[in-house]
Amino acid sequence: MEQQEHHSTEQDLRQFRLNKLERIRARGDDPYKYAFTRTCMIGEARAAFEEAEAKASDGQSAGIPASLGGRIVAFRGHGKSAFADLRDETGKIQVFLGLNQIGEAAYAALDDLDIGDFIGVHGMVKRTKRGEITIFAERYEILCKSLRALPEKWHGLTDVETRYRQRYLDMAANPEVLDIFKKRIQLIAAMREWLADHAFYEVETPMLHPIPGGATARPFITHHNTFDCDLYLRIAPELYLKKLIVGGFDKVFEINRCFRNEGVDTKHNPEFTTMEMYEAYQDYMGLMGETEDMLCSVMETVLGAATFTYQGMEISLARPWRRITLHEAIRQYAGIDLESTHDRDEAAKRAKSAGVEITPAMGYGKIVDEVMSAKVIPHLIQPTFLYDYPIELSPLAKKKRGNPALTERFQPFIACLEVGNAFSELNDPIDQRERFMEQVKLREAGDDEAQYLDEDFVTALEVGMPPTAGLGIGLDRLAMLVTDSASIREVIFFPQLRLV
RNA sequence: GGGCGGGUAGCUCAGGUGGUAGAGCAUCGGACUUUUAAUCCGGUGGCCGCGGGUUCGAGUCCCGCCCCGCCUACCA
Repeated sequence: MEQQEHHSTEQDLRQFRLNKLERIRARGDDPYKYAFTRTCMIGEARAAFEEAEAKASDGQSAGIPASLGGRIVAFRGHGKSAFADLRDETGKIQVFLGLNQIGEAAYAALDDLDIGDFIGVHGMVKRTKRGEITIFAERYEILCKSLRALPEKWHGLTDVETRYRQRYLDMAANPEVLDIFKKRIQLIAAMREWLADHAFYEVETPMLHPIPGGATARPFITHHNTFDCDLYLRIAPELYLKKLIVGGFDKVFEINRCFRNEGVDTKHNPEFTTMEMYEAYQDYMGLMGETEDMLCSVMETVLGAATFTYQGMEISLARPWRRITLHEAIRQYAGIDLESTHDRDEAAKRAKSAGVEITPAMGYGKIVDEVMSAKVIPHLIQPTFLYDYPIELSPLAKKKRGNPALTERFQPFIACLEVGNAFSELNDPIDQRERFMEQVKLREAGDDEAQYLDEDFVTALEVGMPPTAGLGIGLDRLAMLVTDSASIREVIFFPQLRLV
């Protein structure tokens, strides 16, 4: 028995386009060209025409010649003439295709074009009677035949699953998505520029770590065949960057991916991008000022303003940003004091009195962290530096001078989003070893996010690291802020989704 | 992991109390030389997420599973 043929518009549509493809080839044309010389981009052609128009004394312009390439995103046929909308990375322009202008053969060949195809057009850029800037084609050529339908012209593509799984469709159907990613690119470029201006060297350190260090997080595990050993995708570049300071670099930074084998939600993707910078002879207070300077600089570059709206919140980057110690913020927003006690049970009692859920497994540091998350962070709408964190939360930070219960650490918050983490780097190898041993105890007690002892890092500190301040910035979150994106998936080209 | 919502044509979405599966856009055929969500006429197109069950009959009701989103818990 023959299998019943499964009909669908998708298959029919593809077959129609394959037929057109064959017709193009049959008349000796190549539906997949090798190159096309454009005189300019579409956005530039529009701008150039408007400039020429403004200069023309009578308000009329003869038009300017151009060769433009792009994807056909709309087509309106009128019998013996037709209009197409052509789009490239910089914008969209209308194309007028008249039978008398391009000739009978070329006009007939329009039948083999579809929305989604790429074409190149030679002609004059002018305005139509209706005022639309249009390139009046003298000739055109097909550059790439599309075999699949683009999503609908009016509603675009809204199904978020398809948008993320097939981002190319999302971008092709929803040009504003390109703008979001352009902003992300601009943001990172601006940050590189700020760092270069401040004499930081950009470096690259390993992604494959024998010991996952520099943060508290569960790692991805992989295997090296030749060495027959397990390796971990890095959870942070921190320890390697500090080894570079030990070696003799004074100012370094790295912008690249980190990987954490943890939950996925609107603020977390398993792989994410950070900027980490280290500056010798600097401490956390000095770095706080630099952080403010850098974040204002790069965000204002992208935003073109010192204020912006994030998810309905009006945010002002006006300096100076608010600075408040973590313990003071807890007193202010939770109405309890966790600084005057270090007893775990007393701290738990006070946290519960403030309405924070506490489990028996939580130690003092974790309790402070919980209260901060539940009671403090939701109030940090305007840019704020929280600083002076309990030593239990910060195994790589120097003790605060004059108060060994605290560390010299700060975190910038904007619109209730934690965008970074910084401290005076712990450079006392004896202290660092003790802190690692504390982490090892936590790990042995069942905390699988506790940090590992990294002997080579301690050895490096014994060789000697000058006083150093370090900062990490979550670039995806910064991109969310400047693009007003509610989900981290909107600012990552290909966010992680379950395999299907 | 838990709670809520969702999955119907290529896309965007409708489908009261179970009774032959719908629209717009796209697509195909026809008309049209200044349209721009072009217009007009005609047509094609469906494993209704997957698998069970109840029923004479299930897109609809019940159970299980898969995927997505939001909220929630933990890491940035």
